[in-house]
Amino acid sequence: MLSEQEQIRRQSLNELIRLGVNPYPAESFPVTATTAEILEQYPEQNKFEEVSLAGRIMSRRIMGAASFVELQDESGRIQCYFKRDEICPGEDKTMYNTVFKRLLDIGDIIGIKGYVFVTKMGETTIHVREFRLLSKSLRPLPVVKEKDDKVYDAFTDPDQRYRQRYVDLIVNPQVKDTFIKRTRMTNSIRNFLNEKGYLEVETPILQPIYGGAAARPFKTYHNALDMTLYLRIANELYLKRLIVGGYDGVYEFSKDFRNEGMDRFHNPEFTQVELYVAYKDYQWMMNLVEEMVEKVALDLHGKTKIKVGAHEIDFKRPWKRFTMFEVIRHFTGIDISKMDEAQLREVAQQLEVPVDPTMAKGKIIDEIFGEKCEPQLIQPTFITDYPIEMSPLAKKHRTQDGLVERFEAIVNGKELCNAFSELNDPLDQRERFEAQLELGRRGDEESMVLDEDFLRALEHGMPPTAGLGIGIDRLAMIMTDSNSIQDVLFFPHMRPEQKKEAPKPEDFTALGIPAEWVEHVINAGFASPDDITKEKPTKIHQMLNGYRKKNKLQIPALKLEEVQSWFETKN
RNA sequence: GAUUCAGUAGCUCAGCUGGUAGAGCAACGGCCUUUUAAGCCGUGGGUCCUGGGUUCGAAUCCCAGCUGGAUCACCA
Repeated sequence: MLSEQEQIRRQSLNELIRLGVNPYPAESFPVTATTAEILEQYPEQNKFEEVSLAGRIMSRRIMGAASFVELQDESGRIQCYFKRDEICPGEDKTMYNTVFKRLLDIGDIIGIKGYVFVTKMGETTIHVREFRLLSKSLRPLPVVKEKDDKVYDAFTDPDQRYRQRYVDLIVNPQVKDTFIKRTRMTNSIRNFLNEKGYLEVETPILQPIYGGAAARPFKTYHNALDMTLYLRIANELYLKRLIVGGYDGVYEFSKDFRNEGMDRFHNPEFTQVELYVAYKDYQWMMNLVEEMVEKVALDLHGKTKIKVGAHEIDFKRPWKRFTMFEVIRHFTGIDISKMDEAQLREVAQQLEVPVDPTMAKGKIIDEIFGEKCEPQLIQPTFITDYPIEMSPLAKKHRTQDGLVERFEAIVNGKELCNAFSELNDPLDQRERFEAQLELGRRGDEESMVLDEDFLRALEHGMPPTAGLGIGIDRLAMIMTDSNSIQDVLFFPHMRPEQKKEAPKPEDFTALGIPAEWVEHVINAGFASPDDITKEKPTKIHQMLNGYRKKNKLQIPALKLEEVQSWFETKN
């Protein structure tokens, strides 16, 4: 059932057609200026004496024979002035009185031609000489009003904003801005990496063995090959194969998929940039990260200090650097650098950090860090030299036993990137995989699987390489001061809407529809008996037999009399 | 997955200890030729998320479910 306003708009649509106005014309409409250009450049340059632009009607103030309309295009909004005798110079005032005043609505997309002037109240406005309907809108838009920077009746319901992002983008200009910033951010990173001479590549999303990170995957199935495939949780092992192949710098903006919980920092699919550079180490990579993120801040904001929530974060180089042991000592006063697993368990207990028996030494350290240190690191900080157990793809530390050459950058209490001097010793790598398999046997569902082909690649020899993964969504949240990952993803994952209740087969059999047909009637798109009886019997007869033929159903075709009997059962 | 809060007109929200559902904007009909959260007069619009229960009577109380938010757990 359509709402009253939707019904009225459909009536208006029919009325327009009756008046010879095509509500969805095919021809292109010439656009010679954007609202932003006009607002910026008028009246300094005397050049908007003949403009043609298009956009969506966002508000209307009708005053009899004259009206003001706010028109919104991609760049912003501008006020337009419609005057009856100008729109309709002759006797026939239909175009203004009927088409414009009665049949157009907020949300309709129109094209206008006219000239720019300034009203008595000082607002730059387009004096419209003619207009053309370009697309009729059949649904009412939320009407958001604004005065003195105060917003009234803002469209805020998160459920609707995320499910109907198009509406969100239409009525909430800041949202559009956020996503423009996100794209500028990825452009900035891409330019930076391209200027360094690294090659942007694409690697498989469907992987027979998921690897490169510790996470649970999404599983899917390939029919032709009759095999299980996984959506990638990372692309690390593929990019390293390319380093083996002889590219010295490769990167990929990678949509990765992890089958885990969702919250304001996690979406099942998310974006990372991974970068691998041959003949470099993690110290070198730290410098690159600083340089790159500082540049991103400058490109987006023109400065390195950025407001994020209640904090001001400064990305100016150099960032603070701590080793994992240093930072734990700094925040807890405890030096864990010489401790074994049992001692670490004791420390965890003492610090009230929850640990469980499946956790090995590295995981316990990670828990202590995550609980006691990470949330306190607001300004960009590098944490280096992680325990070997939790970094099966990183190279052993050049001087410290039991550690690897790895760093993470922490910003605003969250991990922003993860990087290491990559492990290129194939024998060591095999042992690390085997240690992971052992963790898996202990019950760790996120332990890594052994990838023989990756080991084969390493056995051919991979140059010493520095590798990096940066969470693009996280960086976008920081750079746009967004509180939730949903605010930097156009279409965050949501549970499906279920407006209609599932069709009940009994309802159809009650109508007299043969049992063997009911399933197909439902599949053909009829959700309730009413969906059938509101049509003509002849049409239903044709549709269902057409469906039978198309799907080669092994059941007898319907006779028209049979279909007609359903309608009589109804009455 | 757990806890908790919310779901009422197209949108934003009121609706107290149970007693026939309200406002602003939007819509519809008038008036209004430089208004701007335009204004003035009038009108219509509801599965009160869904399903049960208690009750003479439920938007309101109870139970279950659905969807979303926040927090927690897993994780980036």
